Amino acid sequence: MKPAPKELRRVSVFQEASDEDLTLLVEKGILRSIEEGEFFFFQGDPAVYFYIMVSGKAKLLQSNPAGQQVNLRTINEWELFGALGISKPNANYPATAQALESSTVLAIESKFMQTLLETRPQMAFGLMNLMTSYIQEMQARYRELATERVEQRVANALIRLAGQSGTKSSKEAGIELFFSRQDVAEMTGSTLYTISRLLSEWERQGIIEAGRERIKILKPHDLVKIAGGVGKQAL
Amino acid sequence: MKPAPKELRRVSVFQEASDEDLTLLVEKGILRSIEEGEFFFFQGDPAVYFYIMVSGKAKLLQSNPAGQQVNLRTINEWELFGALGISKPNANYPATAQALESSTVLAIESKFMQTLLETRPQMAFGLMNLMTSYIQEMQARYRELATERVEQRVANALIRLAGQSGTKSSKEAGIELFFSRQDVAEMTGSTLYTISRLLSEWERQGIIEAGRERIKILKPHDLVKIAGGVGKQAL
DNA sequence: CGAACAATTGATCCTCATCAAACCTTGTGG
DNA sequence: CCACAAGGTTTGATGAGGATCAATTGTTCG
Repeated sequence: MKPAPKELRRVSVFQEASDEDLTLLVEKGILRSIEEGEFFFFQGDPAVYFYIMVSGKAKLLQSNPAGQQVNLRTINEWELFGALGISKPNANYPATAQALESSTVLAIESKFMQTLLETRPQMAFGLMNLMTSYIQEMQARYRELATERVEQRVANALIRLAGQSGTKSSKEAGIELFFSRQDVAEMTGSTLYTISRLLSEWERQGIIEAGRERIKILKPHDLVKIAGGVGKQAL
Repeated sequence: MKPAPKELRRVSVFQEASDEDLTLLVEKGILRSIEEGEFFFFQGDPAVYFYIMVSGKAKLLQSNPAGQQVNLRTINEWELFGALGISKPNANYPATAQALESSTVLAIESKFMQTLLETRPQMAFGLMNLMTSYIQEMQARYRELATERVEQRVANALIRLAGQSGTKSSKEAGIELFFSRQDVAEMTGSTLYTISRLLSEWERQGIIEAGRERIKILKPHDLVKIAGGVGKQAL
């Protein structure tokens, strides 16, 4: 079922769009449903469409020739992805998008969006804002990877995830994340073994509660301290 | 001396701008000259201006609380930098910009650029293109850092630099780069010691010629092979 | 010529990746 | 409803890739 046009306002880029534009976008869009584990597009495919996540979750990943992959970003509901083709007519997706759970997306032709943008500066600014924040996040993660230890990077990743997609179990303070050790490893440039050891240690310290494909943050503040470099030294 | 308006066409974003717009930009812009080693702006400063490099070179870097820094990007002549504030009114620079040699820039208020962009979709697309390519480069470097060995990352960095700022000594094939071991270390997330050892080894193999703050690539093809992972294994 | 700074090189150590094997958890089919 | 299969997780042992430290040697420039 296609989303109601007004629903698109939940997408940051379309926050201030007119009702007519939103209707146009929904009409032009194609609804696609994808099962868990399936792919929206692969790295290198021509970027004909961009996507709006209507329901579900996905991850953007990039792999090197040897097949090792890194997780660039998680896409939550009402987030936009695959949008790099909007400004460049014949671009290719620089990453692969895979569904983390069964998902529904609205696929819209990049070309169509481009014509819209020509007369909607507000939307263009929204898109630039999105790109800007993405650049900033990538820069920060790049620096982390270059200068910080695994411990700190994982702490940072969890904090970031908690902010983006965390489900607050309102009762007992504690933010629950649904990722496997392997997922976290791909997000932090590490291995599932190291992540496993680290999470076990943190569980022993009562900072988190770990389960199968599940991490519950009990003491966010302690994570912040670890992220800041208060690891081994301060003990 | 302010550049002639038409000169600005050398900046990718302004390639297709009208003469009037270029004149306006130059008039609005402030010329700033900065000595080698000095700073254009620091990470965290309010992003009031964006800059066009008129002559000289600079680097964008980010440092962590401990003071370790990573090199995000080198800015060559007629490149634009500090532009993240254009779409967001009250943004702060996410990185520090330092002159690599005595440089002259044209500083233009982000706010002014924003009003211009509202009625210049072509310019907006140009800016998005720039952001897009930057995102792609950061993603690629991030993956490299996460999955590749120092050897491969350094090879990649040199290839990239050769493409961006290489001076071809037309006579004898050989692309000359002017960076210290420390610079390369900051670009690849390594240390000057490791880079020194690596470059010495490559010089022994005749792939490069190394000097003080100078690297001359003699056999680019061999670098490409190393970048592709043909290092220890294939010998 | 000497000071300042870049580069080299050796020795050492530490963080993590890797490999192997066992252990849980979850879902499925008999 | 139990048993088994599949996939996630844990844990130990080992080793490699680089970081770090220290001392020396080049190089450049005032």
